[in-house]
Amino acid sequence: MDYTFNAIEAKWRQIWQERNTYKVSEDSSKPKFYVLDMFPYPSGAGLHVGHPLGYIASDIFARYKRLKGFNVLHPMGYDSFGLPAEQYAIQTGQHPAITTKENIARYRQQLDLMGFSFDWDREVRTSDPSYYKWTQWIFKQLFDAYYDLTLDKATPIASLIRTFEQEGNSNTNAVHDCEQRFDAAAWAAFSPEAKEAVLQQYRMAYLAESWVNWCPALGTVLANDEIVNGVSERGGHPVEQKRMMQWSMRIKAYAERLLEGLDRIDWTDALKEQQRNWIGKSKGSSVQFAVKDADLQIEVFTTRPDTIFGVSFMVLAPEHPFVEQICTPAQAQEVQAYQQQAALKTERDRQADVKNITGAFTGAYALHPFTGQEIPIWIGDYVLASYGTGAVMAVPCGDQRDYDFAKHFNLPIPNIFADQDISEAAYAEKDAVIANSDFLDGLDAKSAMEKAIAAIEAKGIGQGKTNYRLRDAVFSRQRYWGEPFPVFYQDGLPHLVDDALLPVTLPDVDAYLPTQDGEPPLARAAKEAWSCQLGERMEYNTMPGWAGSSWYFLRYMDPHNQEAFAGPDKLAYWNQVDLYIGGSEHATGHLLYARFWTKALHDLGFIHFDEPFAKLINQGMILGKSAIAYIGPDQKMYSLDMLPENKEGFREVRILIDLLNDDESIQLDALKAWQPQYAAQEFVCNADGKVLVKREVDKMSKRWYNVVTPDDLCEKYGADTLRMYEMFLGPLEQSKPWDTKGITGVHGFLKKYWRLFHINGHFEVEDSQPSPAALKTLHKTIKKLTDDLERFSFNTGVSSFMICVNELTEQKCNNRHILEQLTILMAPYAPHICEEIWAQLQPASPTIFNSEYPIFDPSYLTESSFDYPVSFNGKMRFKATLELALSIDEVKEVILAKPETQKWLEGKDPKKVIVVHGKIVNIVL
RNA sequence: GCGGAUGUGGUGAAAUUGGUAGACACGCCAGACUUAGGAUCUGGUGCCGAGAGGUGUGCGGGUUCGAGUCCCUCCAUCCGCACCA
Repeated sequence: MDYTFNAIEAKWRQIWQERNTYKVSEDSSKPKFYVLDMFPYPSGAGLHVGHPLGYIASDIFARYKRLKGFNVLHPMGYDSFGLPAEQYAIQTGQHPAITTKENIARYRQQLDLMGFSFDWDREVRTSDPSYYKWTQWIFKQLFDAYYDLTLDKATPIASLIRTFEQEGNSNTNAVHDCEQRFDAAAWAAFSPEAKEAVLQQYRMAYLAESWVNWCPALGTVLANDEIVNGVSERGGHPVEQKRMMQWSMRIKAYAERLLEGLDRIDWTDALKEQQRNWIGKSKGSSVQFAVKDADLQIEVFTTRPDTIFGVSFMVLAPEHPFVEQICTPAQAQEVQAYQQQAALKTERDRQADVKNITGAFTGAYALHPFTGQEIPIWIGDYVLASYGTGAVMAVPCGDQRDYDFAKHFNLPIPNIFADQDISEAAYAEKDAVIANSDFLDGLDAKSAMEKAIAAIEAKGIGQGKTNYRLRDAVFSRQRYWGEPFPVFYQDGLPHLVDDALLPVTLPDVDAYLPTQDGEPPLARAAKEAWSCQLGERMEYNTMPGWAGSSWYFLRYMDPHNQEAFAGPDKLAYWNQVDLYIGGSEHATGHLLYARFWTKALHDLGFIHFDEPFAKLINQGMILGKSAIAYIGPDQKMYSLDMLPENKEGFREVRILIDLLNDDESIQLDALKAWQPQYAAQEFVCNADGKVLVKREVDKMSKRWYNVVTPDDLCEKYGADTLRMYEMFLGPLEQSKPWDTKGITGVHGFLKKYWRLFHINGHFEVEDSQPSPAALKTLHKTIKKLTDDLERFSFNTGVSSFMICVNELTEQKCNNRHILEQLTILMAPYAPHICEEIWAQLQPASPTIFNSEYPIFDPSYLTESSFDYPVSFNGKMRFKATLELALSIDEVKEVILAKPETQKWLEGKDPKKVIVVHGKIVNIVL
């Protein structure tokens, strides 16, 4: 009987579905284990071979844990709000919900082919009203909360309001942006507008002005991603920095806890480091510089208050609110021109471009707080409005960017470091003794810092302070395809929609574009299109992509609950995600926001854990291999080996990789049929009459024509082969180019495994006592496999199976016990074939996945001797088989007596002989 | 620019704690079988060399009896950088 993988796989997929093999429910008799994948955005291109990589790994692990006796939660869903469906809607008019539904159907079909053990009853879709009802509900909790620093947690805002009513805000200890101080009487006298304006400065979800990339021509805000070379990717229109009223999330309140929590979770150091850097904690001091001849104080934050006597100028961000006020008439034109120029650059461009130093002098001066010296105030785009206070005190001798700016504009560079040469570059190390600094002279950086902060505080112009690079997260989008806010406006004030009216469903609109006057698309909706219509108007913004993905792992625990985002009993049973697998590109987005929401929900008493993902693994990206063809100045397509030395006038075109033969030559007729511009293409073929292409590694993407889908491979080799092959490619965490060449090796392995059970085409196993050799092979494999799985080394796991099957084949092993155990071991990797074999071995058992995982017995592996590698000066020269019972001294003696040893000693006396028992002998000459 | 990662045969890679570099595969070479198959099986395959042997984990240095692994300098490639998901 042949290994008819297509029939076997289709059969078992159906049986699993009929028998609900992967349905899971709470079961207190078993330990639980929660294995989660980052859910995909269902794009129009379908799944490519890169998507399943992490899913295969998590599926293997989930099945392994199940065999180990755990009650495993392993769900899947879709992050189904997002820009691509909206762009498609803009182009075609098709409602994003339809596009999304179609894409999900395609994804599901492809996921099913791979034989994953997902419990599909628990599927969630972020764009489903029954799901985003609870996203809206969570937003409401955050709107109704503030961060209490005394309790060190998010707290209902009602208690803050009570405090305001009783005593005002002088003694409140909360995270806020409120400059205003008021007592109880003043609070009572505030208008509702004034009260709300104050509360907005405390709420976890609040309205405030933020900097955005505004594209006037498109009437919309753009992501940095959508801006190429300073203009919009779509249409090529200019983009400018603009301040707009936006919803934000007060994630900064959690900066310290987000840092501290990293110590309690099992993530890679690299990922933790990325989050730490993103949060960017730094200690230093705020300092106010008075502006000369103006009643203004410029506040800066510095990590180096010890260098305050090195300040020779100040730089404000071009957008700093003071610029207009302080700019002298003589400089106004230059400053305005510079502001306009800076507004056209994105933040990233501004940070990345250090070669072009630009800036403008405002004509104004600040006064040094200690020397009273006049300090010129400049503006420069290396200072960002959205970071810190949007202003820096420039210490050119101690900071390279300040140094470069000073050199470029010929500003003074006073040296405040004893014995440091700053003629070529700034000295940024903190180990120099401070000089030329009045009361800081002679101090090291640390003492100088303390003394400077004390002096700053004594003067009342600032204070020692911890600063975070982390910014509050902008939470509104001027888009259509996202969650509507549960918010309406009355008298210009935002109000929450009552729980009973949730969800506020997405209204239909006539077009998915902003309105003429730049209002978001939802402003187009007719009143009756809204599921509820309150106040003067509903909120027209929608939530960002990260809203729905910040809590979906909770919904899987109780996906059909109508009364709560998840029931307390379910939340208590499933608890944290034990293993989370997904791409590292989410390191500072999703993974930070999800931690933030989890902590907030924890603080408000809805869940009892405050870190969502106990362990996290980043799978690498599978890259595509693009096919590049060359078209010459004569418009002919040249074979790679027919290109002239001088390729001037040649251009590269990417062609669909499906049009290639195995030898990397183009199927010319297929190319002509592929795209009209190639219909009459002429070619310069090589001696074999072929047109060869160059292969180049790129991100796998539709636009590079290098996408490989799992579908064809499943058809050709089967899902089990594809699953094992993707694991065999290399370490899970590593990025690697996709290459189908090696897949035959894995496919051949499965056939070889199949043959272990089939003699002359018939299924046959024998029931005698297994041989010691077979037991040794089996138990070696059990040990290796278990170790590999526990450290998520799936690639070496596959090779261990290969070694095992090779050995058993060589031993002609056909023993039931051995093969049964091997089949259970392999079932997580290749579920279909193993289930099929299992059905033959144990016809009464409904599924192999209720079996018990084999237990390793070391007694089968005990060895009495060891092949000692004998090396001289660290180079291995020969091997000697010795009894392991020999002591180190005995080994030394036997080895030194060997004739081979004498040969390599060349008559010399060894200086030293090192014996590591059971490992190595090294003789030093 | 800032932050993170990665560099080992022709290719994907292995080497888990500092202890035999290249397991397991792909490819290639030679052969067997044959109803000629994208089937199966056997042997070989880092590089140089006829061989003895030499050499070899991005470059250069260091620590060590011993370094792919630890430390330092440099180079190259990839990912993220706040409204893509």
